[in-house]
Amino acid sequence: MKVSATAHRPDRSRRSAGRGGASRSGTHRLGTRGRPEESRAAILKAAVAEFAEHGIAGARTDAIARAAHVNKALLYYYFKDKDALYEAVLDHVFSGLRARVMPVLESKLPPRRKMLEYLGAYFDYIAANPRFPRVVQGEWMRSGANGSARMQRVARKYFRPIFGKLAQVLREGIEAGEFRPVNPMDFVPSVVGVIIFYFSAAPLMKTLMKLEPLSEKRIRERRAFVLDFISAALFR
Amino acid sequence: MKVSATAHRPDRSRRSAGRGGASRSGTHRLGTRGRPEESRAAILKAAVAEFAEHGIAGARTDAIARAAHVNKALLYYYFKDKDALYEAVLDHVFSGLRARVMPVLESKLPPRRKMLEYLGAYFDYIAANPRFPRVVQGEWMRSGANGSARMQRVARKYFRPIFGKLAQVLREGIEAGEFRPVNPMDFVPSVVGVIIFYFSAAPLMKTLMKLEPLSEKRIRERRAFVLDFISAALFR
DNA sequence: TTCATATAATTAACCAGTTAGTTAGATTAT
DNA sequence: ATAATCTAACTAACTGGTTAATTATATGAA
Repeated sequence: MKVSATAHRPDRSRRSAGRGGASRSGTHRLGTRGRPEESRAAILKAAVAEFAEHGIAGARTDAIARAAHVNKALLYYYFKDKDALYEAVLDHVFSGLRARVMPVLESKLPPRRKMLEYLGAYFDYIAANPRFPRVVQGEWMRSGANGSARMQRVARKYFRPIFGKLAQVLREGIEAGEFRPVNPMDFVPSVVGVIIFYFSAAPLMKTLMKLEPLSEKRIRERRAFVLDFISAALFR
Repeated sequence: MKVSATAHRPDRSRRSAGRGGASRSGTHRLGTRGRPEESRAAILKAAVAEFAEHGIAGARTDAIARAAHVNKALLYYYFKDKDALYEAVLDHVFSGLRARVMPVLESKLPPRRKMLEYLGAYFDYIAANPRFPRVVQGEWMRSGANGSARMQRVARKYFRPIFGKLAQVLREGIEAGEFRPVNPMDFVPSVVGVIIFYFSAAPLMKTLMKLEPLSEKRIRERRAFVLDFISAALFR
């Protein structure tokens, strides 16, 4: 065993990184059949759905391949193993969040405005991708061994910078007397909880209430509530 | 095959349910070796830990048996299958919560006091059992097929009554002008999110901050924050 | 008191189905 | 041709669940 050649190629994203004189013409993709980037994207998308629905252990690689209309071996061509695929999903989810949220936090808005913009941006990102919380929820709690390592990487890469900026906004707002004094270590996870939890619990709520919790109208109401709720809790 | 007798006995808890004229004397347990109730309890406890750590699909029945110092077959003697064991865990968790929280909601306290008592009781229950959120989180999102059925039962049995009482408190408080007007469908899940999320995220926070998020001191601070945060958001 | 019997509690060993991951080859654009 | 892209079929390992036997306890008839 362990003789194999098909070693996984980690860096799939580069397109025409002219390595060694081979490619010269302006054509931008070599030796390709079908649409490889699309295959990869389809796999990732299917993985998001599958991981969201069943969690990491419950997710079936066969199901992902089937949903992506792709042979299972292709998963292992693009991703080292199931774990790496899950990490790719995490990166996808959180890089999207960061892209949406960091510009706001780095803007020159006054604290109060900035906080509201942040909350809105965060909410909108999740509302546009209601599956994302479910992909993550199942994993950021496990402290044991490997799970921890995986999430720690994500945490350091995405959470830390966001948390840092957010703590700074809080400091400024408190100093300016606009915010009530709060510990970021308490405030930040509370906000995340308020925003995320509603979407995690939506399937369940649907069975209890008569209202569809993810209808457009409801989501608008929910957005207004969240902003108001946190405003009332934070602003003086 | 299928000749066997050892069919799973669902109702383990009854002790001296004198069935048919056979037993008459007051003796309460027959043909018993070891401490069966203890075995069952050990299994349940181990299951809580295992399900919390790995989720339902990731949990290993072998690991549960090992942790409970019990042969694996004994799991299936006390519980029909892995799924039934998980349901038993859910019942354990939520019946504990209900026991802790319903008396408060059924008391005669004025709305404001009652809400604060409720929040405190809820928080304390979770703080005393920080694993519980993790046991549940992984499951109440999956709407697909079986997962839904399982959680719907729990939802109807435990959530609905609590939600109902809570909605009533809100109505009264709002009517009395003590509370700001909020939709229970928004307020309730927000509160749950704020309380629960901190504990779910604790393992991760531990790796980011230097502070131990579950230290006694920190938990006291957190409790105060949660009550204050929600008070500020709800009370006029 | 004692011994046969029923029954509850427990276990070692096993099995069948599932699943992550592999392999050897096919297909296609250049 | 050749490297990139893709696939059907396979396998090694794992895991939920079963089985048949075993041990301990209580019961009650002799």
